[in-house]
Amino acid sequence: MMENSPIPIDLDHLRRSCGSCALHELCLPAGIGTDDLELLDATVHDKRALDRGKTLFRQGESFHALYVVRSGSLKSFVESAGGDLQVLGFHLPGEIVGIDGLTSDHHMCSAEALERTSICELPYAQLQHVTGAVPALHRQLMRVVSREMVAEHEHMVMMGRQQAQERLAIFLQGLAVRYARLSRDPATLTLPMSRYDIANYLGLVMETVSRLFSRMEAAGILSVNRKAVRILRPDLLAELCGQSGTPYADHAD
Amino acid sequence: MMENSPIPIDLDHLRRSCGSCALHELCLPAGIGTDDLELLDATVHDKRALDRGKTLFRQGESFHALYVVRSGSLKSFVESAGGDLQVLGFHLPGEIVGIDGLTSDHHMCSAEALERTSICELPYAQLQHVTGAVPALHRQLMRVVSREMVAEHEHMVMMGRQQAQERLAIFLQGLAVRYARLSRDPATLTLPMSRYDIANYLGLVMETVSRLFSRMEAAGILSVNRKAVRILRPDLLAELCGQSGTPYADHAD
DNA sequence: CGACTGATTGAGTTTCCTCAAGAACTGTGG
DNA sequence: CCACAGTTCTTGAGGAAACTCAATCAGTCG
Repeated sequence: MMENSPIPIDLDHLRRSCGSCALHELCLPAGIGTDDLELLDATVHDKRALDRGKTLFRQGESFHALYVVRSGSLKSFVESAGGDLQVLGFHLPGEIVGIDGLTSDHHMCSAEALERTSICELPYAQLQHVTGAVPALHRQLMRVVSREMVAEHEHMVMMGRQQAQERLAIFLQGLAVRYARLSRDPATLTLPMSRYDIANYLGLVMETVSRLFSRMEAAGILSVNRKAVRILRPDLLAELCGQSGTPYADHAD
Repeated sequence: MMENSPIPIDLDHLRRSCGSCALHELCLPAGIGTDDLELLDATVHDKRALDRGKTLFRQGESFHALYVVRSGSLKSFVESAGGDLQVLGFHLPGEIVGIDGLTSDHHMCSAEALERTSICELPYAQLQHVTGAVPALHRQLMRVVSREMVAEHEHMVMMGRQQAQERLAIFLQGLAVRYARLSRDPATLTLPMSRYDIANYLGLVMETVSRLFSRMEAAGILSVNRKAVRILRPDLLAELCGQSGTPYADHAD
């Protein structure tokens, strides 16, 4: 797969560098000058690929790095003493995970690959060093952290809905929006997570989610085939969201 | 209230300074040297008191500062187009709010005082200036942000519980833990928020919360009198949490 | 003192959960 | 390539928990 070119290291570096990454504008490099970008590049370790089901970090482990999804997807979750778990989020390319570990130097949740996933690792000690030297990077890091916090707020808004159908509709619509950000077709969703994960994320049981998919398919809103979901009627889906799907739509300037 | 002393400004400053604040160890000053503390002090604007029901900032407003609760309490919430809202959190002294505004330079939620509340305002432009000069402050800011994120994860774990009683138990226990951090009696809770706010926060309706309070009082676990709640049997309360109340109890080293 | 807001309690209904069986897809090995 | 086991998902029937509607009670504030 990886042929030996005359200057293999440079090519390798170039291909993986933050500057050439497709996620450039979503990730930490956004708004950073080329000189400073090299500093950032030096701190990014490439973690290669995680196979489906493999954990990136586990709850309780000591914290030493932040991670950015490069391709594929992750789920993050907490396990309680009783053994039951709560899915906290699904993470698509360009999204950061591991921030929760900063406050106590231990990861407070686990992160697991939902499919074959590649990751950029940002050792925190080094990252701190660079943010100290590059104020723009500090600001961008805070922006990205803030974005994750807003995503969690959206999760709560969804969990707060009484009607199960609203929750699923908001979930699907949110996913479509994130697909669009990644320049994917927002109407053609490939759900990398199981029905169990979706249900847990939404605060429901698997059977309810399954029934809702069937109901929404019968209503002509979706076409559902296991992990392949097509949004046929975005207008009707938006209606099901009960005006709560886009709580942050209005940015009054 | 504020008598004229020979050097009024110094006294005033001393009383309000981060160094003398009781929340010192919970807040941004933690682990900062005295010299750097003066730099931080200079950026902190005192917002004085907000009366009950007054908003600190409103969803959609442009972002320009972070805020720390000094005394009293806040609730943060999002309003959807339909008019219904979701309570995202209750904020006690030492806790930071406003981080969600960083990602788009607009506040993505609103914050309102639940009682007479005093606030420290940290204009973000100035704060950034200081964090650039004081690496320890940058690290501490990230820690505090991370702590807020962990708090949101706890909220989700609670919302994910099916049983309404578990949710309320986890809520009360979490509040007790935060009271303890503030050196208050963790068994004597004074709930500054309404039953409606509690219910909304838990993803329930007011009547259910009210019934649960009554049921837990009948079971001898609590004594409830409006906003005054005493935890009579912490052991039974912990039992109701269903082993999910303290998901982060184990920090395996 | 009376209107008002906030909280409690009751009765009835709906939604979603539980339990259970069956169908469809995945992957492995012959 | 097919058979088979294992997993994941779907669908059904029944019941329980929480919601809705409604009335009452208690504090609060003018």
